[in-house]
Amino acid sequence: MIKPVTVYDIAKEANVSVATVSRVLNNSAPVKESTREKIAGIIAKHQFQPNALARSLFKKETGMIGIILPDITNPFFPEVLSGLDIEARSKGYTFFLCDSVSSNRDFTEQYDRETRFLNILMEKQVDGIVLIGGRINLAKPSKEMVQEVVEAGKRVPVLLINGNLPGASLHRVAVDEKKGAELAARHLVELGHRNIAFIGGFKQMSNTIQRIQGFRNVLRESGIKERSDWIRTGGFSVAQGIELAEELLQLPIGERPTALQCANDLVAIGALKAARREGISVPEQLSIVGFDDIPFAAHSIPELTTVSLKCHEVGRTAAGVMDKLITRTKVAKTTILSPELVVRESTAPPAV
Amino acid sequence: MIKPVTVYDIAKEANVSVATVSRVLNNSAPVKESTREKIAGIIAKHQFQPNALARSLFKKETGMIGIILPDITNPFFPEVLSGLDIEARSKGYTFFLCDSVSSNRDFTEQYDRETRFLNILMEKQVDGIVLIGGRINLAKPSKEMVQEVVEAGKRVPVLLINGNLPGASLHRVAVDEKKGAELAARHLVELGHRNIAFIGGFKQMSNTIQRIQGFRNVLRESGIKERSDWIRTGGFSVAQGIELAEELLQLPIGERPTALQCANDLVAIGALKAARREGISVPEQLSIVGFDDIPFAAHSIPELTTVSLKCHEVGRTAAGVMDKLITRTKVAKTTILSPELVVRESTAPPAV
DNA sequence: GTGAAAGCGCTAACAC
DNA sequence: GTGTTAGCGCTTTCAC
Repeated sequence: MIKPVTVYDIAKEANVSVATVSRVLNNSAPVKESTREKIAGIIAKHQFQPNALARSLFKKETGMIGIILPDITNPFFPEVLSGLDIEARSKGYTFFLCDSVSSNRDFTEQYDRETRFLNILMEKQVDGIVLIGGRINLAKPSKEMVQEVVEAGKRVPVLLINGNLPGASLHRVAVDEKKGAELAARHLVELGHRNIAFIGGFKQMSNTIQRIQGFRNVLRESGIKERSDWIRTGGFSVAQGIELAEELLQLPIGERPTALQCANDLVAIGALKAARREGISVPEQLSIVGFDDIPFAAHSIPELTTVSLKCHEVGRTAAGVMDKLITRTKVAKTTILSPELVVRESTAPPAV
Repeated sequence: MIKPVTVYDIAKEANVSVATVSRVLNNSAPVKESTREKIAGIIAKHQFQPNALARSLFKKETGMIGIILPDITNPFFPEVLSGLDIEARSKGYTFFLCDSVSSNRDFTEQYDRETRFLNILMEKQVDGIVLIGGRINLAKPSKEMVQEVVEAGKRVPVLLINGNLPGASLHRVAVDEKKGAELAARHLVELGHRNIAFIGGFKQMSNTIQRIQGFRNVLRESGIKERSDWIRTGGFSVAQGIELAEELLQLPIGERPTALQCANDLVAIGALKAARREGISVPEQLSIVGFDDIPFAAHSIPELTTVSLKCHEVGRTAAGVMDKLITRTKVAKTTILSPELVVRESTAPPAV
């Protein structure tokens, strides 16, 4: 590795002081054109790159935004990340990515990792931290889990995406999930379904609770009797979707649901697979609605009717809010976006 | 925001010098048990977090690995990222993510962004840079594109994943793509197909060239006549897959391919959709093979036969190599992994 | 076992 | 317009 060049080296070679070098580097004060050119030439010649560590140490800003998410492999996250990135990049920020996923799907381990990441990010002096997924989706996070984030929030701007921490009063950007679930359920009801089940998610998570709440609201207002055994949680993965759907679809034809509302698109894709395995055609014999609208929702066969969480827009919005937080511009504490029903091919009126 | 606590604050409160505080922070020298405890107590009380910027400035290491990739939204990348992350994390590294995607699919813009990211990462003093996708997949990158990376490589360890830069002689971890394509083609030939087309990819990219090369090798050795109009490139997306497949599938039944080898899984999924649109059943009337083995390959209907690029393993391996590079341990310049054919449901003997 | 002091590479007063 | 200098917060010789 080559020995790094510093402002001093440049200054010496140009017969000027480091201050002048710094001035041309940052355009922070007028410099005589001829010396500026000389310095610029030397900088270019050595391909000099100022040490951002030193600069940040002094300026107390790094231009880095830390982001803690639970699993980059879940397509939902890259989608919002991408929105965040595009918007934040235009404002000069770069990203510090922390994936708290645990190899063995152990939540405790995941939350521990979140804590560690929170600390690492603060030590690295990021300008802001955004949290998405993980503990902020817990309906009843422990006191410490909340406290840690609150403490972090005292030192650096913290923004929560699609989640919350009861009693923490942090800035948030979120999509109204209950409303999203209502959209989905209402669509099913309007198609004529009366035997609808909800599958997927984790019942200890607030996102799941809200989605189920929306679902039940619509059933109730439609005068459909509730069946607690038709609300089955267990996970957000395709594998879980297959399993949960199978349980329901193996019931005799008259006694099984004619429509499945899923906690997310992954589960819906699992349901699609389960239906196929059972020889049930979608949407003719079974309607399926997803949630999130990840890209693959449009690519499955049949294409998934789903609720768009506008991942990209959420990301962009979050980046905007974060920037305001960092620059101490006034922003609303909570920004709620509206979900949207996307009707594609996986839903139809029930078979008669 | 709270005023940050420094080692000086801790030192003063403990009536010791900053040196001692630093010693307990890093366990870098023996400290009397009683004073250690006192200091630890004060640190805990203030939730003191040492400023990593200052530390790194001195130590000349940041524990950060920069990663430049072309589009986090393409599921292939999160997959290898995840492998990288898990492995690198266990060694104490964290990630700096740079997504060079351009909103308008403009490659020039993308390469420019790569250049900018390369510089940003060096300024931030990352311990290493890994490049995946983008310019390193170009068959004929410009002199400058190569030179920039070579220059970076003189200042900080650079690792290329699944690509190369002619004449650059950088460390690489890659999967043998030509062999992968041969695996796929051979599978099709062994099933009895003689009318096979290749779709997808960009013909200016080395990964595409290699995949086509492997494909043609097998056709040739199987005595199948080549049809240059049955090799169609144009992109790596689902949309492109649909388009390219449509063109071929609209040919009259005797004159169209009985099997499609795709440049990647996304294109294969597009092909699946095109087939369905044309009322052609897969695999009965048309076999389709993908490439990469992204998670969704196993989730499509029918499940995709594909070539596994072992994304996760590639990531883990890369993390290992990067660590060695950083710690100046000897490592092979090139690590080649073997792809694997994964036979699922989208391939079958041709209809008679 | 502990402290004083130098220095990592940069920026920004403050002088001139 | 330009130079001098004092930090930013940390680690680490080198004394004691």
